[in-house]
Amino acid sequence: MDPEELADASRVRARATVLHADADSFFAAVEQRDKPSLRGKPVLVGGTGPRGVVSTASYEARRAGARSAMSMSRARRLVPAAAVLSPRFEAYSAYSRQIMAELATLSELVEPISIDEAFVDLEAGPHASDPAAAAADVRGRIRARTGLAVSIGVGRTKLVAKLASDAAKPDGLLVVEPADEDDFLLPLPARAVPGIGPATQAALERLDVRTVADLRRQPLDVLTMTIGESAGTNLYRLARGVDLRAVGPSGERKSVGAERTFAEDIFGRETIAAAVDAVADEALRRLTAHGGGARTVVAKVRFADFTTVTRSVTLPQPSAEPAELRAAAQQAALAAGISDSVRLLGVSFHNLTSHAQLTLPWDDEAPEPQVAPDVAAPTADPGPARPRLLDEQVSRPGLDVEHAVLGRGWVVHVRGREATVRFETVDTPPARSRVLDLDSDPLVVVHPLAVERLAP
DNA sequence: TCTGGGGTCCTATGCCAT
DNA sequence: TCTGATGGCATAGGACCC
Repeated sequence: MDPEELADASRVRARATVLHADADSFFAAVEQRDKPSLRGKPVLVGGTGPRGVVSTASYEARRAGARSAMSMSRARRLVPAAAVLSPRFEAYSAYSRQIMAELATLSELVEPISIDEAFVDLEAGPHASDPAAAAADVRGRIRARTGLAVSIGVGRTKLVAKLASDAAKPDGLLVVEPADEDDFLLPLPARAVPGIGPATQAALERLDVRTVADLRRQPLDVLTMTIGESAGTNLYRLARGVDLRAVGPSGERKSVGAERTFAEDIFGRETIAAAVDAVADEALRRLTAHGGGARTVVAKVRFADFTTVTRSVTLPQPSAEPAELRAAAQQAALAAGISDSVRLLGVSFHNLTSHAQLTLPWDDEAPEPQVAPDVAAPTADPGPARPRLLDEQVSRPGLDVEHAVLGRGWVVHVRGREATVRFETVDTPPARSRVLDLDSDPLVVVHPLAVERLAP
């Protein structure tokens, strides 16, 4: 395909009917919603250990310079007054389901991109003629139902919709009509285009490309030679507003895994082997939850100097046998060379297969499918989950707890047998923190209120 | 002052079969 | 039979996204 063709496949959609919705500083906003004393205050959500990084900073924390992906230690120094919380994914999922449910009222075609983001194709619903009204309406409904601000962008393509919702933040709505597309796109920094990260940005700067307008001036062959065939043709088209990607349901999962960065580097064959088992077990738990098996097992090892190697083991046939997969993980980790100090260990499963595909196709003996050759049966019914008591081990800042008399609240911190807690929830006024002795005032760890309250 | 954890996709390379 | 082109698969690494 020559450059002209590449740039011209465009005019498929004439109207701005692709909507992109994105919740504002989602994790931090949920925390401020559920913890009234944090509203209007700087909040940092992320890893709270010595090597943690910030997942989300509230707007108050951003004003002081905190950013996503920044080390938590640096963010704390920049915003000493910030509340630092461990993520509560259960609660975020519950809110996310509510947001997605509201978006689903706009159209059958909703494509969730992540926990807090989705595309909606308004052409597939009743709102194609007035996207602005539909967007304003759904923003209001999400706000009323969840208390959260969602920014929305609407455009003719996914690219424009996404960039428009970025421009609309925080708590805004921007519709970019086809006629205004170039005025909107051309002045944007190239880095704003999804797919241009730090490495590509640096490569483009060597070509003196800083804005989308600069990008558009680059010939196709220069782009493909600089950043590769695929990324080059992609950017060549995106810079011209050509984006043929349809809104559609997201595909099947391709891999599952788990990884862990240790608070301090670990070393020694036995210690590391035990750690590989622990990480593999977590990955296996997720594989089991996903259902089915895997054929390839990848071990990832990051050493003290941050160099990272991966090694994989591919089995002759897909397997869902925990023992077999765990052994493959050990074998792969060994191949990665686990003698030095190790900072991170990861185990992931690839070449995933559904349960049905697991029964060997060439096994024409066709024996007893009986009950089901089940995956690591999580030992029948665990029964009514027995209450977990709060102690220093299970404690994480932000965790939901309940006291027999004082009711629901969240953990600020626990030291020894002394817990600092705020007894407040979405629908109480802000509460002062109280210090309890866990021996005389035991606290039970509970699910986030949103999970019970907002559950489908 | 360092650099998380869940993923996806792309590319280069080596090997093997046709 | 040797050689080379071609294509597919497995592997490792890297860029990117939220």
